Amino acid sequence: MNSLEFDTPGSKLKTVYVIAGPTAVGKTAIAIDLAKRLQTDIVSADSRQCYRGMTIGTAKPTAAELAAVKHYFIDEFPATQNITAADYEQLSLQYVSKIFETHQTTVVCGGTGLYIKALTEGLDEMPAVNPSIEKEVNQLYQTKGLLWLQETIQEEDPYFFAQAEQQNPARLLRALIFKRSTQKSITEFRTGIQKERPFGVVKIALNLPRELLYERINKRVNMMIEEGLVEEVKGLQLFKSQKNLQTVGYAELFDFFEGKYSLDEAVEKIKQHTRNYAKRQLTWFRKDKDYHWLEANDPLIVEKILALKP
RNA sequence: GGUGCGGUAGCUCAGUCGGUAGAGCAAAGGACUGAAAAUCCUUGUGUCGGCGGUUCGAUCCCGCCCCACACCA
Repeated sequence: MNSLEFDTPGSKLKTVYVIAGPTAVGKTAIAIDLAKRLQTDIVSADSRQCYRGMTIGTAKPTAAELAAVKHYFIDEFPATQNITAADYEQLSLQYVSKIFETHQTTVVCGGTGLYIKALTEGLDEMPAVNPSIEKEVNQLYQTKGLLWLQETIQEEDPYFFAQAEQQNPARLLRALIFKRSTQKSITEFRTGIQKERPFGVVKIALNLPRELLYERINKRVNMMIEEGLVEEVKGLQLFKSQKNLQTVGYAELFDFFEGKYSLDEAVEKIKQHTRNYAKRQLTWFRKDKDYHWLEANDPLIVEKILALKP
């Protein structure tokens, strides 16, 4: 890892303002207002907006917004490239480091809680897995199913299995791929130790009354359809099996193209799945007691954010 | 107007040979360390259409009424 020396030891003059919250709550506009006030740049913390071509469905900042404030981690990678939370830790530290060369503050805006955690607290360092083993194990799971996965991981990494979410294929797959790649249990690397960062952090979580938030989600999905989401997704059909395209707004339209349901049904599913996603985001941010909760429609919100200290 | 079939959870419906009811979906809550817009876990919310009758006891049986659908006129 690169060493980051933004300040003299012991002092943390530099500050990262994190603007988080559920999807469609209004993070983008508030982050831009804040960045303008602070005359600084924005680092996105959104696991999907970094991909080119996924634009309407991920509610990226508009061209005008991107022109008004410099954004990092937007449109930076092709949709075929998988960026992980660990990649994000490295990347975001680089962005922040660069911004701090010329600014005292920076704004991080996004709804991907794990990515924000990666930036502000760090993830445990782990050896990389072997891509061919990864591919092989994923294929075995596809053909042999969950029971095979459970039995295999129980045999090859019983310590992990004992404490694992045994019905959760994503976690079991990761552990098995890790074990076969490194000959070690992933549990050995999970220390959960928070890393020191050479900057202060102010975490803000935006929220709205549930009913209002859901109304905004429904309206925004309608708008995405009007703006041409169907065409955008059609253009990505070749990549539909990729992890990056397992995304609300994309998966449902792929199903529509396959005739699984009508466009109207697909749109309803997108709305519903977006609401479900927003709820999961709220659960994540609620658990982290560092967040200051603010109403997204508070007209004095920027002043209130600036009054907060790391 | 007549006949038939229905009216049970937010929705679709099951069920109780009479002892106040349960599935799926939705919803709510939670978890989360290289897929995180992913993935997984937990939870049943109800004048069983209304009013009467029979009964120790009715969502279930009987009568009337209301509503929906289908067919006949």
